[in-house]
Amino acid sequence: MLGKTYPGQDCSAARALELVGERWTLLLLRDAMFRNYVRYSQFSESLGIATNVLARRLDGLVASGLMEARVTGPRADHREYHLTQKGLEMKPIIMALTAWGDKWLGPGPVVFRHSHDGGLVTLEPRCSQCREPVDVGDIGVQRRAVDAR
Amino acid sequence: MLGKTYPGQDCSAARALELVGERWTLLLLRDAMFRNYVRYSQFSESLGIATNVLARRLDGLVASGLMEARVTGPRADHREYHLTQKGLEMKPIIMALTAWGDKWLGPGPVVFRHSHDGGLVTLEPRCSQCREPVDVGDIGVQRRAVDAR
DNA sequence: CATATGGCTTGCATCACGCAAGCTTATCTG
DNA sequence: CAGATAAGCTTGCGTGATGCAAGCCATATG
Repeated sequence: MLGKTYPGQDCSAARALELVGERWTLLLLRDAMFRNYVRYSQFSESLGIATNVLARRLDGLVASGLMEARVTGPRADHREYHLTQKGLEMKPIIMALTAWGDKWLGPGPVVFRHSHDGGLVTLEPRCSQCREPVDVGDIGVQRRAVDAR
Repeated sequence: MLGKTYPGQDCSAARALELVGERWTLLLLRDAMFRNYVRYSQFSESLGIATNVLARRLDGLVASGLMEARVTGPRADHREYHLTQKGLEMKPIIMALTAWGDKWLGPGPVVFRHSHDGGLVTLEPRCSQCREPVDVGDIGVQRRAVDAR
């Protein structure tokens, strides 16, 4: 969203936050991803967000390609907001927030399930070298290797 | 952080966002987690955040138990801000944001490495039933089973 | 024709943020 | 030991984002 940028930050997380870091935005994505909400009124009721802010957020999500607006009826302003693949892949971010909240603030109302077999889905940091789960204390960063661009 | 709450949201992600959802907060955690920053001046230079806001954010992080303030010298206001375990475990959230940004906005400057063997660390949604990685499209939510509380 | 519904826009008050300035207690320099 | 420098703030002020209430428009409904 323009206006809430992080100038001078060469960082993927910061760039992602420029799109979804504003108040309400991640909760809109949560509702779209896990409750399959698509309409303005659904988001409005769910969040109790001011209507002008809601309109701006939805426009922003469409503008940044996380959602797609589909006109469904005779009125151009009665749209359905559907997640794009780009938006859908924000799921792990919501899941990580949820997992942290469940652990440190108390269990929330929902768990994540695999739609194929109903198994619990968790988000694990895993090493591609040793193929083992990695403790958060053992994760560091390194400059990305320079390759042919 | 008080003031930026999401009243009426019974949701772990929303509760987590009440603590870290304000502007700058997640970038402060990023610097603390991956650059090992501990001092006011380090965060200030890194982010170019307004000083009054920085002071409020650090106080907030201490108040919510994500950081711990240690007095190191003769002056009580020269503190080091160290992540607690509670704060450290926010790592997957930053990692998920980074992974998304790397994929959808272009590769950023860093990759995550396992400190034991230098292997690449990724964050995978994985099913505890079939033990396989799960596609984001196949993850749903279900109300948590009620058990003895 | 009156009312209801969905999806807004507008106006206004309030609050958070950005910026510049200044303050305070060390420590460093000549 | 005077003056400069540095770290870590606080204060004041202007601007922009947000919250709230009201109103509007087109369609659907009775």
